[in-house]
Amino acid sequence: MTRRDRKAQFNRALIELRSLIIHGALPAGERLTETAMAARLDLSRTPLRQAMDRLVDEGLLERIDTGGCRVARFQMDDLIDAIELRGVLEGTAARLAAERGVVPELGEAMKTTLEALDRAVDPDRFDFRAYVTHNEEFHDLLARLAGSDLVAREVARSARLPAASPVAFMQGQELIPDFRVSLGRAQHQHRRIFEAIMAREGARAEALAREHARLARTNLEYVMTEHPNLAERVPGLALVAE
Amino acid sequence: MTRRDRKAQFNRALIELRSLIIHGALPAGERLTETAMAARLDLSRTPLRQAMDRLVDEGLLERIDTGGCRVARFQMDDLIDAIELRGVLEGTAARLAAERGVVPELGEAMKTTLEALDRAVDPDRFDFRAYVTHNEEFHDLLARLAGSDLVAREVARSARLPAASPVAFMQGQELIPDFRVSLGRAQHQHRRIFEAIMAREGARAEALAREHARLARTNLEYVMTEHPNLAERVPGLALVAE
DNA sequence: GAGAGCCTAGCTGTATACAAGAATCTTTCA
DNA sequence: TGAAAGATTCTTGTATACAGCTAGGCTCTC
Repeated sequence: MTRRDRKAQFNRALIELRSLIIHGALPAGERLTETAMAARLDLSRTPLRQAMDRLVDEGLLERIDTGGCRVARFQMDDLIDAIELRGVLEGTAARLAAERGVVPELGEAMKTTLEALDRAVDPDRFDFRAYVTHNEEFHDLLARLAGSDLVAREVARSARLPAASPVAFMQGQELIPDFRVSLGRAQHQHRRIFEAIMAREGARAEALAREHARLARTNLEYVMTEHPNLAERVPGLALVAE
Repeated sequence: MTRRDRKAQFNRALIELRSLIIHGALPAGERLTETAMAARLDLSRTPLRQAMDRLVDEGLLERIDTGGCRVARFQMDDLIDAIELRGVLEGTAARLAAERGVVPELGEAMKTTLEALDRAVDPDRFDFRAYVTHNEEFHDLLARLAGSDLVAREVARSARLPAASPVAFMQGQELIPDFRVSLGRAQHQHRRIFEAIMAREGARAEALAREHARLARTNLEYVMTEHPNLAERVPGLALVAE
């Protein structure tokens, strides 16, 4: 709380509206009128409108030609593409970090994070909450490792689509078989990615990071074929048509 | 003019403000106040504010902690990163088109465009304006060739930073030595990229598209080292520090 | 009963009013 | 003379008013 709550209404609108969409409270394809939604969230049209603009940019809302918005309707293909793009961009961040060298303090932070993840996936003291926290840390650090603000920003952007984010399937853990084993494999990949970066092996780092993102696709496809009725437990999957 | 001019004020604000920034009429680092700029462009704060939000998203403006915006200050590195990202994303579009197959009508359109580009770079009837038009067409089609709206959108987005766009250095043609020869080489690359895609050679298509984007970097580095004082003739380069 | 046209209600885009915070300048006190 | 505090002005964030366009329904006519 270092700063005052500037744009308090805007932030509230953004968070609440995004949450409504992601959790499926607003049916995909439904038209949203600014006045009605402003009344529902108890704020004026001005900040709500800004929030809607932002959500259009995030891809959760679509503009209607005649004016106004509706909730975006996703196909499986869209999520697969979103995950693919995240893999590509994280791969680029990894490759550039390898080619250009790692910002020292971020490299140290990465070591610490990886050790924390090692502890979290240790079968003797498995700690799911710690894994979630440090996994997010890993992906955040990876995006910034090459020291390029632009790259970091675009990687973060690619993870904004909820189901494409590296943390998307953490909530649906009970749906994934051998979940603990799968986290262990993911952590093994984290280690290899960092190893490749520090060894200046750009191509390897890029390929590994892409493959790592593929985990999300595997989980997505598993949930949608095996537990389609439970899919709405994973944030963002409620939007997927069929 | 199929549709009415909805959001006329917003569009005007966006275009005029972007133009002011790109052409260096607003010094990098200068703070922009909404009221002053609204008065200058002769519209109200509401659409201007939306336009500023958009330009922040495009990276041309930066938010100030205390509220308000200032013109972004670019380093060479930022432009190099932006070009790198465009290459990566166009490469992904090319790879996915190769892997998944090409949407037939877009493939046909691409053939037509490539033939038009062949004619444009033919030394006997060299046509610069035609080249610019069809080059833009090529990049637009490439982004959409895999049939994924998401991929197309993100590729387009990566070209929004003016100096990173595939058309950035067309305006500065007189600065680039052997400009015609260089366009011929670019067209050769266009042909090879499409060839790889149609042959389903994903890795080759990706690598070629990345290398193609590198042309922009070469031009950028050439102009900045050889003609730094003329750099402002290329849209967007006026913003680069030093 | 169906279709077309008109009217009304509502929504969006834009302008503007208003309040609270930030910055700057001035004034006062040590 | 310098520093601190207060006041004034400017700026942003938010609310709201207004006008033009859209859409949907209702009525009238064939």
